[in-house]
Amino acid sequence: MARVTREESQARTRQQLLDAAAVEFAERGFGGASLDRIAASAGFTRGAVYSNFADKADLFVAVLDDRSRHQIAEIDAAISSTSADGTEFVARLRSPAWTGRNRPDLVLQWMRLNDEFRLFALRDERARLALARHEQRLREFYALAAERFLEPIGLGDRFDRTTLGAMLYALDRDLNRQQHVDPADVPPTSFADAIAILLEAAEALGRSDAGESRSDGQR
Amino acid sequence: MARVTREESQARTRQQLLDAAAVEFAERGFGGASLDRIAASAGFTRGAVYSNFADKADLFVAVLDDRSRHQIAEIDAAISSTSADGTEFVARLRSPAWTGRNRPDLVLQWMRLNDEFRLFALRDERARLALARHEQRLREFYALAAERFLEPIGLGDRFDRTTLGAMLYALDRDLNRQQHVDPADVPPTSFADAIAILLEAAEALGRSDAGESRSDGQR
DNA sequence: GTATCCAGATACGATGTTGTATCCTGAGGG
DNA sequence: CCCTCAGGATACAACATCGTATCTGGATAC
Repeated sequence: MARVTREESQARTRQQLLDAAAVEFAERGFGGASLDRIAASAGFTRGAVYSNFADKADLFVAVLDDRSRHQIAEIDAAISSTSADGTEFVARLRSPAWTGRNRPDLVLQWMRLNDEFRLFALRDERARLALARHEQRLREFYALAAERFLEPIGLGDRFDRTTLGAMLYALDRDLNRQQHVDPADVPPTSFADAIAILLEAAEALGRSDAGESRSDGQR
Repeated sequence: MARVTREESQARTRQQLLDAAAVEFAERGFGGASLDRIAASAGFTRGAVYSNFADKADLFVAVLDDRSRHQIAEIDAAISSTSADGTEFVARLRSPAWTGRNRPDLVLQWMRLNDEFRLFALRDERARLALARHEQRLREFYALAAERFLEPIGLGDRFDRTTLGAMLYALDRDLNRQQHVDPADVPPTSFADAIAILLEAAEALGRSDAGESRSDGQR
């Protein structure tokens, strides 16, 4: 066994509790989750929980904090590696790796956890603030992605950043959710389909704007 | 006191339980809700609950069934009274009556209830089917609304109905949700703002298509 | 007017849960 | 090599909840 300092040991305990809690909260919801099961599943007793977190709500917020960090990192990587070519981008969005068909269980777990936290945030002020911060960053990421496509066609600053970010975020999340509720009616590619529609319309708008300014200039 | 038949009496009891349950589920979530409180708040005891519903889950599904009916009726009315003029429509979407600023408590309650049910539906198969049916109808309504605007500009059958419906539904729901989580960053008019953007782009696409077909015809 | 029936009340058993208060054991420091 | 300290284990108290099993009083039928 490797030497472990006290600090390391506690950090590991904490992380194991967070991981176990994520699964439990995702499966049973905040109300249905049991600290006993969480602790046991992580290989500890409830004592470890109360020694690392103030109470159930505190643990829950900590779980989401933890996951948020991971998600932000992932999205950041995804966005920055985004091609600025529309067709190629949409094709990528349709791939199993992106739609999550490769790891459906994890996707579902994360979705449940997220929804659970959103609900919690509608009731708990502290959680609301944490979620607000998280969603601000996400909107910013989506807004950046949008600009990457709008810029080349001359629509770089035509629309409100926040609105664009909020729209794309809403579409990404809720279309995927709808797909999980009704796979028969909503295909896994629906977000990609939506983006394809938006890109097509945006390109038309770009041409239209360009045409107008050209004719203005001729006058 | 008016004469009430046994049947009427039971129906009234059932409805009172449903109303009380809606409030309790919205406030505390499925797991946190107590059948005892629900019954008491409706002026009965748990006996009445178990005599009208099989168990907690059954009551929950019944509540959502009940509310879904109301919501469908409302949306139906709203859509059918929709003006086909874009500017006027967006203006209407920005009005307090539509954004819910008139009755914020009810809006919040319904949102919580909805989210709670969505979560439940991710775990309970019966609830999932009920929600799937409900959302199919909603997508259809939104698709109808979309067509009403796309038809006049020659884009009536350019896009997939279901995708359009899913998109508008996603935007409506999630933008409003984001607004509740972060009122400082997301204004109550965000859905209207999003629609305004979409309409503008759609009109450009309509003109672009028309231009193409005209030049094709000239050749 | 009486017998029947059932919606809702009451009583009960069985757990499961949270949070606190106390104990123990092994790592850090000298 | 011993003392201290705290991370985590144990024990405990106090409830709250669900679901079932049984009862009852007023409405319905005859």
